[in-house]
Amino acid sequence: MAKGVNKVLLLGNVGKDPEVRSTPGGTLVASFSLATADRQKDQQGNWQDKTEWHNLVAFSRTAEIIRDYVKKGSQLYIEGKIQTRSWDDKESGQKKYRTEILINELTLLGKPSEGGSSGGGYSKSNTASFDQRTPASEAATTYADPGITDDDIPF
Amino acid sequence: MAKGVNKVLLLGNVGKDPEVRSTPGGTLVASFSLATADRQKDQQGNWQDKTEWHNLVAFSRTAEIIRDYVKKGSQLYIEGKIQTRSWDDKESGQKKYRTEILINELTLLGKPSEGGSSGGGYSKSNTASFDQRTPASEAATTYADPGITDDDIPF
Amino acid sequence: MAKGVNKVLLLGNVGKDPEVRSTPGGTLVASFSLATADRQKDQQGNWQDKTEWHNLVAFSRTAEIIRDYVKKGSQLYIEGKIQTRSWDDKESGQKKYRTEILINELTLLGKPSEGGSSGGGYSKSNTASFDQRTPASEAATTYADPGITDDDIPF
Amino acid sequence: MAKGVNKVLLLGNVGKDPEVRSTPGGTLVASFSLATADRQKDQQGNWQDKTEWHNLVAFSRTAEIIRDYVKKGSQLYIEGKIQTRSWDDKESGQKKYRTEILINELTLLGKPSEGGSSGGGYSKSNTASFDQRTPASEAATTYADPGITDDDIPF
DNA sequence: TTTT
DNA sequence: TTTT
Repeated sequence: MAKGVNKVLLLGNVGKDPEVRSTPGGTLVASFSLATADRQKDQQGNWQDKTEWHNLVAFSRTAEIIRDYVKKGSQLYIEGKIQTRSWDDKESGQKKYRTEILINELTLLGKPSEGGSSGGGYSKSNTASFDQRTPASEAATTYADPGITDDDIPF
Repeated sequence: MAKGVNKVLLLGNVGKDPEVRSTPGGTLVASFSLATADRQKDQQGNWQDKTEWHNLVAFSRTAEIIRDYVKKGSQLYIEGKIQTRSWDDKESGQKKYRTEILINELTLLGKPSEGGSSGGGYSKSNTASFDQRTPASEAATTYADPGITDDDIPF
Repeated sequence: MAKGVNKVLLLGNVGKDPEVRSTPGGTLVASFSLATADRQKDQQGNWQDKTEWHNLVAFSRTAEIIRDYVKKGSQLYIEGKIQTRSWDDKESGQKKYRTEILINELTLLGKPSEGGSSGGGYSKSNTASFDQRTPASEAATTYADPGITDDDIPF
Repeated sequence: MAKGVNKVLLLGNVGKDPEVRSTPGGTLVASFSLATADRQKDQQGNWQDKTEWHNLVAFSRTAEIIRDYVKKGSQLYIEGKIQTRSWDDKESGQKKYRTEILINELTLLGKPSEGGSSGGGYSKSNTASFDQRTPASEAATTYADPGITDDDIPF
């Protein structure tokens, strides 16, 4: 019986091809950023698109599915939980935080079509409005995030 | 019509009395931390309690309800969305990030009983007193978070 | 402040073109059935696809969006609440029940491509595995559901 | 990987003590009704409380928890999925439907205090006694629901 | 920093 | 049928 609830539901597009690696202990880990688009009114009352970037991470079987089926531009629905890791930045001595969504369930909704491919698939224009300026995963580098270790794997 | 989904559901306990203030533009803002408890197996296979802390923020009418009814220890169910704000840290010159849950809906579930009170149950007077001891958003100060300005208010 | 939670999240495909009409009071109403696909193990331990049909209903602005953009085969994500209406069946004198999902939010994910269309869009095969045996909205007829009146509109 | 999404989140109060039984195949089944309270505006624009009743069902380990801890009046948060079972009514020959929420996760939030108890609060003994007065699934009988058989168990 |  |  759960003691609390910590649930996240996201539907959006993948910013870059996922990074997939193994922990020293042999657990597969996939991580990527996901953009969720939102419309909201600005201070002048006009509708504005706003993109929120999320850091996602998955382990084991889910990481395999991501490795095999998810790529830049993929449209995904995911359920997961919020986790914030913290560490001491060696350079500045400051405490750093990184909030991630640990994926529990994943539904693949669409992928952008191959380069010049004609036939079926999803038209490229689906993903055209998808800007790529500063993907959230960039932040990891900036941060000197020590990365995920086996201690971070919650099972 | 929404273009994506960015939804968070949390059920847990409030860590400290909420901080409530107004933006220069006059919008009421409430912020506090919420702990969600989870049971998970550790590497030895034993069940461990794990607490995840979340930074929550609410505006206007929801902020009023929080000011009037929510305090340290309150058990809440909330729905909201994830937002990550970023700014340049003046001291280190580094880019800093703070992930928050913007509350859309709130259900008040219970409050802990008064200090030494015997009978137990939920004392109504708990919600009348509104003390401001150590605001949950203290952490923000620690990393020189410039705080919420009118530009951060998404409506 | 909400007193309880009654929330439904569905992602699936529309069974038939939506029915759109107005109440005597002039409120636009859209209704349609949505199939959600699930994989689960049967008693022999084999993975089986199972389709669950849901009765969906929307009013006013959301009904307009449905009228204009949703059709048979559309892939949708919706959020809503569960409502069960009941009435006395005139023929049998029995009490009848009909459970519906009242849509609050809707995200359009994809539509099947036009008849023989070649170019972009979504390949027809996406929707081929989508069986149509007994769409849930059929049930309304069987039931002698008296239909939605202005009294059923919750606002 | 899920192919669709069918998720329900409810927070409310249990209407009657749960009915707990075993299928012929030996699987434990618990069923009960849950009331979710909602405030909404009526046609005169006044806020009205409205209660929605849901039929809930759980199997195996979750059914055990319900048997041991849930009773009339308990406040619960649950996650589950919508399922509609149908059968032919022997008397009228009509097709009957019953929509239920299959519980995946359950969080126990509170129980009402003992009858004439003074102190208030949640008495531990509340959960020890397990009376079976008027099972919530009585309604099923009324409409000749054949009940759950091993074929209805989705695993 | 909460709660059981 | 619950609860506040």
